[in-house]
Amino acid sequence: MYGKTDMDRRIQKTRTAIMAAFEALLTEKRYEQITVQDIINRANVGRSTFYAHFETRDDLLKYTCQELFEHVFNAHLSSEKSHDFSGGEGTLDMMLTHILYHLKDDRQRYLRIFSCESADLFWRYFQSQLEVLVKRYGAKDPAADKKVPEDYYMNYYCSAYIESVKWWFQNNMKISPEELAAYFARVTV
Amino acid sequence: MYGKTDMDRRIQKTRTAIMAAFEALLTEKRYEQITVQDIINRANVGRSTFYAHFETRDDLLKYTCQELFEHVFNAHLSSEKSHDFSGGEGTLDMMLTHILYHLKDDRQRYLRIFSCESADLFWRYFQSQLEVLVKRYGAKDPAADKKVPEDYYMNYYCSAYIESVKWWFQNNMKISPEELAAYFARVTV
DNA sequence: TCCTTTCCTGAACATTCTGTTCGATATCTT
DNA sequence: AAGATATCGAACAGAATGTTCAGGAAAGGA
Repeated sequence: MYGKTDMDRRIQKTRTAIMAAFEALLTEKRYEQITVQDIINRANVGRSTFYAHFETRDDLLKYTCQELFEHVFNAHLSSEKSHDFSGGEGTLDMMLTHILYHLKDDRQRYLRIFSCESADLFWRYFQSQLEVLVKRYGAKDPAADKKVPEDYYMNYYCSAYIESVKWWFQNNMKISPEELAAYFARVTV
Repeated sequence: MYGKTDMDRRIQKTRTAIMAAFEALLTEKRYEQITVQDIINRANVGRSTFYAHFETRDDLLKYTCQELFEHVFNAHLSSEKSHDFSGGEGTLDMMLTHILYHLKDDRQRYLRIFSCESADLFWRYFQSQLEVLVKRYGAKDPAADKKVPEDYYMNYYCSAYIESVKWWFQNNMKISPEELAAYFARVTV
């Protein structure tokens, strides 16, 4: 018997090639008009090979998103040293800023998907992850202060954050993560 | 010579049939997997007829959105009598609430598109229209108070409104337009 | 190194959808 | 009624999908 099948270098190579080709194509056209043919041409991979790895094109998008999110949302948990924050760790604000730094560092990659016209799958992922984060590290109960339902507030808060990120990307990240975080804090207080 | 070609009853009939079929199909599956074949089957219309009216499927979506928006955003301008507001007319809050009433009245139609997975075209239309409205009737300068850029605030404000509407629809519009407007006002103050 | 397992290849295939064309037919306006 | 116009329906080329299979390549274990 073999060890983990996933460790086979051929599989790694193929998957990497396909995903890289996919990301590259996303910089050129929108998701809907990227065909499997395009992908396998770019990746230099056989047709049947593609379907051996991904069920459909949507499947590929899903995995790509998941992989991106592991980067974004795992970084804030591990004790990253790349960006210093004066405090120790733990407040929601700091984590959100941390995420912004992460996005900025890996700017090229995220831009490709973020600016993809039909990336709602991506944004929905983002929001669900964000809600988990806010639930875990968020302040006690801002919804009660404002006298609105819990889930309304949660949706509002996370949406506002995501829209801020979109705005940031659309403006080519001209301002710093701290500035954006400050904007966000001012309007959501 | 004829009068306006658009007045031909056959044209009206065909366009109506196609659009109705399209909206009906949107209740059953998401936009991406609706084919022209589906549409012309449902509409009982020849293939060439479809392409005589719409360039592509995207074109059809565009027109459908436009038609919906005429309903939403023209209603607030004309002096509607269907819903009374204590005041006269003119404040932004009232108009937004007015829009909510409109959405609720024509609930079925909007639900179909709103809950369509890939309706970003629709939402982008909505947001751009909303921004026009806010620019025209909005308060003096909330952005300055909060010390954030004008366009950041505009994007934030309209996005928050739209996300509220989405939330409302997802919750089957259980609360009244006034309540939703109140929620929105409380979080965006 | 050899051997077995696993993966990739490349071509072929049946389906489906697209967007266009055209003559025949139905329906409109005047 | 007559001429103008829209629809029908069938056919077509082109492209994409998702599947299959045999042969070759490359990985890992012994």
